[in-house]
Amino acid sequence: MDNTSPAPPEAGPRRERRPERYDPQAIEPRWRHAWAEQGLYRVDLEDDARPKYYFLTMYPYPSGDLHVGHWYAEAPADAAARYRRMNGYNVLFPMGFDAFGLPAENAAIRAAREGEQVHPATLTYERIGRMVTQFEQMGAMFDWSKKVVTCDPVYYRWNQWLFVKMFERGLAYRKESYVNWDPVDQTVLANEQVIDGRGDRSGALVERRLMPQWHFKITAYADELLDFSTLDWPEKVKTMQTNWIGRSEGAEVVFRTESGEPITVFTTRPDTLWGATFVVLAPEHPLVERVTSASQRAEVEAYVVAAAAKSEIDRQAEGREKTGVFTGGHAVNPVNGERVQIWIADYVLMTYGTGSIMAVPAHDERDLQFARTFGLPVRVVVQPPGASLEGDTLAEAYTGDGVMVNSGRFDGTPTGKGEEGERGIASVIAWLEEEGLGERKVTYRLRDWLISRQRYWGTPIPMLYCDACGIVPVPLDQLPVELPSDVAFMPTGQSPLTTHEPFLHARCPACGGPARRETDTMDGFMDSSWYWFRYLSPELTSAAVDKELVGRWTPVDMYTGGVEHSILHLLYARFFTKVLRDLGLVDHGEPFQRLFNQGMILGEDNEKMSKSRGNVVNPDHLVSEYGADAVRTYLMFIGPWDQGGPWNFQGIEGVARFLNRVWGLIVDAPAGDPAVKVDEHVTRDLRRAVHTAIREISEDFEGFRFNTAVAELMTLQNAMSKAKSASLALTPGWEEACRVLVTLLAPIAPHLAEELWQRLGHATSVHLESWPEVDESALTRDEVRYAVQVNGKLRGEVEVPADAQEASVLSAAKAVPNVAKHLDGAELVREIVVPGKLVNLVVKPAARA
RNA sequence: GCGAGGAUGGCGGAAUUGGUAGACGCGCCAGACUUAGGAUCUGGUGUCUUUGACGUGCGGGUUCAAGUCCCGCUCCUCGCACCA
Repeated sequence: MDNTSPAPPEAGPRRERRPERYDPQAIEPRWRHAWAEQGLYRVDLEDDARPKYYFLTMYPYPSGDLHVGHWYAEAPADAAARYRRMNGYNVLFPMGFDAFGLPAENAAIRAAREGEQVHPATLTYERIGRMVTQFEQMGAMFDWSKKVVTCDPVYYRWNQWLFVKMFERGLAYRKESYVNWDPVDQTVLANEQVIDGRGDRSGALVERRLMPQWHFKITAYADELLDFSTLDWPEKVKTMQTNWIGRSEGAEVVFRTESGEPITVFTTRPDTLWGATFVVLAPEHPLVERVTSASQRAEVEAYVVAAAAKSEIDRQAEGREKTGVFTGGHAVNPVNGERVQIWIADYVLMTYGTGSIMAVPAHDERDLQFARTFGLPVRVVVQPPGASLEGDTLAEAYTGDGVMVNSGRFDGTPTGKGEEGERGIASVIAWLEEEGLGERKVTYRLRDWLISRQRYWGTPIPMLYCDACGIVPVPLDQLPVELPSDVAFMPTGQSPLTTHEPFLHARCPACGGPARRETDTMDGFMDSSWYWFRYLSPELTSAAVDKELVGRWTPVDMYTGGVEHSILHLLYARFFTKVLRDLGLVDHGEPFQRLFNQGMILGEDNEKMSKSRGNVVNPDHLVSEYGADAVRTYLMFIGPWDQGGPWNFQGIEGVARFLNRVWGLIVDAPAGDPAVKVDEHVTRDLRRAVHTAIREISEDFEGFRFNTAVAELMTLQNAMSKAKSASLALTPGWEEACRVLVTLLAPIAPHLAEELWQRLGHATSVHLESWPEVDESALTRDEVRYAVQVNGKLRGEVEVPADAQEASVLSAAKAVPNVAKHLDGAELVREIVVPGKLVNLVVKPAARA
């Protein structure tokens, strides 16, 4: 397990001569080995004598090497988990690997180009092996017996099982969606492979292509996903998810073409219907074909083709210049019978609402820009209080509150954001419903989750296509559909599954006839949407989750990870938990009680670490130079955990020195004469320092403030080093101080703490100890120091008995020479005493003679 | 443009409810021990014109007292950004 040159346990005869040095390279591997042998971190999931605590960190993608970022994510989390454990909880702190994904497949393709055969599975397992070794060096309390690896059929089989269950419930369905198509490599690209509209490998302009693909109906849970009321999550994440879901209330209203075909539009402002002076369809809208007049056809078709070639990202990249084409067709505004033009424009998105809008240029900025660009009419239908806007002269759209005008029976109705305004809008909707012109409608920005990936290295979608029976799921007892391994990776990047004949051909379970297998695989987010349930029973083959254990251990108490997963991963995880609940597998709908986002460690150049920038910091050399404990402690010390920041290794020296001093404090013989009587003040000061440290560090751990926890530990070490003497070392107070120091250090620097604990004469592990408790009586003082201010400026300090009355504090304060000087000849107008803290004497300056 | 967070010594960062700004550490300076020191230990270290004054991005305000509260700005980071 340890490949860090395990030095033999020091049995040196030289010990007497020279104080023994702190040698992490000797200590750390030895203890890791011992812990593994004792099974110290093996969690008994059945143990219900203690309350459970499920501490989860986001599992990594097996990139092959642990870098500082992994340490930064895991080391403080480990310390927090260890703290919980010492506080009496049965803590599960598991680790696994998000093992499917593009990089491994791309590596295989790259190798294929060079005529080599590298299988993603081989590569992935090799990398996992390496990372497990590196993780072990961290000295974290991961229980590796619970490890989950998502590319293992024992795991992804249940992805397939869940997929089929969701298909049965109508939550998985197939429909046409756009993909990024690379015309050179003849392959589909993930969004992150498209850079500035071009394929990252071929450099070809990426096209949008419609393909039938599998989707999960996350929108069915949209409203429930907006409810965060039971969660202790950062506001930021909740806001981001809320915006992502993007709930809008409004109405659908039916316009009609001149031939009577309905054009349904969604609007959040049905009160402005009377101001709708034209209608705009998305270029992909099915009605475009039919409303276009002969004379406009050529222009319309050219626009549609141009729009189709552009991705949504491209459309936006071109700025907000409005483009569009008149179709030649007209529609009738249902509320006033007015004949309006029908345009197409790419600022209207087919994927939102109904793919068509009514344009109200007077009250919508985008519509106004469009109207001005193409000379379309602008009519004001909401007048702000005390103003009268004119459509022709309007400089910007008016979106505020006001009173409806030019709106027939609704003239004079107040409208807008306020309570009264909303009543006005509601009355318009009610009228639309009565007249059969429209209805109330809620629309979401959130779209269904496109789960199909035209890729190899993922979970095969367990579906069959039968000529006779159509789409048929693979029967549950035939799962898993295993990914064939005897495949050749083509330099084009195409998934080998599409040409793997034995995989392709199957029997239809319904009619027994020939059927073709689905060759798409699942999005990697599928794996991470429920993996934490699986840590409880990673090898279970009879079910996706162990219901009994899941009932006992989930939801997760604490989840930590980077903000970059605030939206997709966490939203999908919440969605899946609700689906699992509805399938009767779990009894709760929210997966993670508390969420904490640690910051990101940047490179020394203050940029995000990446291989391409060449600024990735590998901590291995620091570990071999200073030890894992020093690296852990340093990462916790550099600043607030949620802040991250640029990496700078300079300061690790200070932390290493600190650990060295702690070592010396416990190990080195004290100086001085043991017969000298210990001053009572020394003992009391020592106890105060010890118990102050317990109090502060406990609070810091609760709030994940590891930086101040380490600082407090340093303060305690300083106090102890100053006080240390041969005679003090014989007292129970010193014994307590050493015991507490080592226990408080245990979650942060587990190896060193363990070594020192043994040297203090304990036979069992420090990691089985309870967290120390504060003795309030040790915190009291006889004397209190007051700051003394005159007119708010510090002029001196004074020590008074802790129980001194205000009057005696004041007189002592006034007696301080420098204070007296500033009071001299001035008129004292006010005296303020903050108990235990400060005195402020307010004077009027002496009238100068 | 909208939303959120932030700005404190040469550097990373500390500062309950407003109550001694700069904890802890890095770096730096001086000293001790040393053949040596990039080891270790001790002391010092916000700035300046140093009996004092000034200092928490800038300008105002409230208060006996403001890093902290209020008003108005600047800059930085992050998220969203034609979502009807």
